[in-house]
Amino acid sequence: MTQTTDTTTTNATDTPEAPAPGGRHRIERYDPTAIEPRWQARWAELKLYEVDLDDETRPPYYLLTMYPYPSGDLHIGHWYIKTPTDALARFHRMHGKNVFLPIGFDAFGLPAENAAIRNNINPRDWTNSNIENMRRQLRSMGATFDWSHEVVTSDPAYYQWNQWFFLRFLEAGLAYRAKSPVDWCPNDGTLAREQVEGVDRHCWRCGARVEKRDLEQWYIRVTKYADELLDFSEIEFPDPVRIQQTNWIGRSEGGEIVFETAPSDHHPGGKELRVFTTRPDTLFGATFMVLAPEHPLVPELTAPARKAEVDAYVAQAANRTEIDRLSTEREKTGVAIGADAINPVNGERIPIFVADYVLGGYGTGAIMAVPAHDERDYAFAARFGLPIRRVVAAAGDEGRDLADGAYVAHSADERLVNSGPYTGLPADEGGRAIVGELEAQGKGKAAVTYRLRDWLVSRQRYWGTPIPVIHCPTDGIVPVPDKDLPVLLPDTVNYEGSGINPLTRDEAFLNVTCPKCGGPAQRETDTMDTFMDSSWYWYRYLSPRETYRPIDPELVQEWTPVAQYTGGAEHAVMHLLYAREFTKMMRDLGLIKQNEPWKRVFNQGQILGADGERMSKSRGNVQDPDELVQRYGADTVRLFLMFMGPWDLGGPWSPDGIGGVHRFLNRLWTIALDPSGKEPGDPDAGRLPEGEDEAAARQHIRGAAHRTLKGVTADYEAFHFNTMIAKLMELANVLMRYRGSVAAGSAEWEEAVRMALLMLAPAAPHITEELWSRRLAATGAPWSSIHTERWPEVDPSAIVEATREVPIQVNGKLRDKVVVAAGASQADVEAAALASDRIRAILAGRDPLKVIHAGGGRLVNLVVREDG
RNA sequence: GCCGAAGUGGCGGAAUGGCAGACGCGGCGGUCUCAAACACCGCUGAGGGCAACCUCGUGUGGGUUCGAAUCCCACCUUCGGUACCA
Repeated sequence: MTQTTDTTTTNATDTPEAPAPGGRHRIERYDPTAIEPRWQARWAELKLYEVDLDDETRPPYYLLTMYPYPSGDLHIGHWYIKTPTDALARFHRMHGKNVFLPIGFDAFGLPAENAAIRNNINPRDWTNSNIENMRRQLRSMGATFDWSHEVVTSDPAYYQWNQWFFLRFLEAGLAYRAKSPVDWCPNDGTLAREQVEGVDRHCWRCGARVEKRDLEQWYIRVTKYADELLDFSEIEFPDPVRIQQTNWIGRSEGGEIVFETAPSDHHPGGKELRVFTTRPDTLFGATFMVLAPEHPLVPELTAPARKAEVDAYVAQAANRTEIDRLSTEREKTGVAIGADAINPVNGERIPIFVADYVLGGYGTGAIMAVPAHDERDYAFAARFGLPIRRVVAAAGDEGRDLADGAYVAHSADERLVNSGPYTGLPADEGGRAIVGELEAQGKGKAAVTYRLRDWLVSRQRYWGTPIPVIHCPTDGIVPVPDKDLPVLLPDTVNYEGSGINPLTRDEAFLNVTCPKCGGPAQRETDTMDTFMDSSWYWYRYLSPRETYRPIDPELVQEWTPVAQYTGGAEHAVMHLLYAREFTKMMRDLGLIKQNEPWKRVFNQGQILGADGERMSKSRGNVQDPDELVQRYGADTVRLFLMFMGPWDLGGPWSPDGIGGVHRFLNRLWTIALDPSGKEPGDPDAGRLPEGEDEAAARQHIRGAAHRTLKGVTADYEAFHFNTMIAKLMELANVLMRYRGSVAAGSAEWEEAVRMALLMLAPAAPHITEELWSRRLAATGAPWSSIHTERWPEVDPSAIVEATREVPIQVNGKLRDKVVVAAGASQADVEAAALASDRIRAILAGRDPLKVIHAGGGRLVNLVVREDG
């Protein structure tokens, strides 16, 4: 591999110099600014981190970090995200794996456009200059990204394949067009949720009142994969991600039941109203029905006398957010439409309402309301004085009234009451019987509903992948032929000071000839959701420059599913779900064989500004890594970010404590280059700890090194970087204790220093490379990079100890500790405990009722009374 | 609101059923120095006690257990997501 005998870049120092005044050795100081750029240049020159994807001598290991959005708010958070992933890449390389750690940029999206509108610049220029700066900063970390496989999504070489995939989905019936409401500003067009401000819902830019507007938009049929997406057997997710995705998909089993409208003055009746319910067993308790304001039958069924009020309510509901509508805290609202429905099981007439707590997009957009057994229905019934009829009760609970709320509990002994012929049946069985009977009459069936909705991929924006279809007055929607791809995003863009998609005004882009009939036609002006870009980029990393196909199936087969994906917890649902679904669609198109994109996912936390808010330039809470790197060096910054706390936690940024990490590296420097030096500040300097001879000291050092190795290895594997560094600090403290003593410089000492450097190499690559090089040079050995070394192995015999300390509790409270031989039996430990003066005093002559030996001899608890 | 997560010294955190506070910051004291800085050594949860030690203590209130920061129930606060931020 990358071995050379060249030693010109390092100096063989470490020759003892004359003691400085005060008896201190004068060794060259640790100066990261001198070391780091030199090694970075050297690694780049050796192409140490460019992967050979076809290397079959080592097992492949694909390590993927979520590609960054080039926001322009370049901050310490990016380092926080990337540093541990880089350390893992180095760790796995030291275990003999062929590691692929690519990087790229998620370059399309709203912020570029916001900046463009505000500052009247081109989103492409804004994005590209941010990418330039970010590349430089990411390189200054000393990270081992393989830049030769970089992907930038706003490059036509990438986004043309978004278009290609879209056309395949269209052919396969996986993409379709339907109406969908958007937040609409008369001046700025479609608004994202973050662009709608205040309780009065006004536009972020012009302040105009935001309304809802229905637009024809493109969808991907995610719901087709709902059940498969609920199967996590081939993907290792953190539990919270799996749970959130499961809840997001929200599979509900129940029944679809057909009500009919009752005849009335304004309406002949007999119109079918389908409802979905998870509780068909409560059908006899339905005392009214609720339609979503969007329900298509609302206008038709509304009585003329009620029309004005219903229309007003529907208009008002359209401008409410879903979060607001579903809030269980807000008082329920709704209006009667002046028509009734007929309950199919008992022929009862029940009134129909519209209310915004029922959503048009879920189930059938209509519900049967059972106030006795649903809290939302109960709240509505209570507000409007509607009857509440109990139809399910636990044994012995039938008589209890429901004055204080709905009865929704589920217990095994529930039975139906007030339910005609079904009365007395267990609730579950009754529900199935009711659905079965209705199904026989053609008035219902068992049904499954999902909360998950199809993926709306249309964006009324400029800075994204153009959707490759053409609207022809003759032929309707015509896909752009493959040979005409990519549909290029025009480079000239004129926002005219408004957020309305400039593509809609770009005549050159807009006007085309129909590929089918040759007549005049117009391009689609919607662009794609950037989640489309981010749903397959790791496949493209493997062959980023291929011009004739999106992916290289052989490399994809060899390298994916990705071994480890790391990224922010904020992506737990949407990105991680859409990307899984995209892989399944690619599979069904025959492009790949994988069922899941990644084997394992880890979510790291997010670094916030010192104020606890997300870091952004506009908030002025951004910490720039450059100034810290200048002051302390990249290794200190890397280490500090890993040491701050658990990686999955994140939290507000504070540089407090970075000095401690820097001091640790200084101590490591001292230990590695000046083992025999003595600190005048230490009264015990150069002396062994009391009661230890040289042999014991050397054994102590060796034991510490191997115990550290065992813990550090486990910590890397478990992503516990903070405790990994703490353990290395402890080892450095042990070595510092022996510095200047007879044990310093012994074989055990040298082994411990060597191991410490290897263990720290993934996290602090520059200083370890420098010290490694100097030690090689000092022994006259040829240079080779520490980063091509193998990870050391634990010698179990080094860790064995002759005695162990056992804490002794009385009634669960720590009272004493006894030292016993390592192999002592439970009886021996118990005898030692009972022999302790302190324990005897506390027991005061009482015999323990019970003696608990916990954790394989780790602790003893003497119980002298049961109430402890 | 709903879904998910977190809450431990002055601060970041460690310990995920068994010694609460590893490691680090800050603080206090010391060594070195003409002096300062650096570096190094020691102490540092709260209360009580001359001391040995004792009591209390992991957001709040309950519970399970020989034993709870850790498990269960209820609540409070903060953070992430909530389908056009990425």
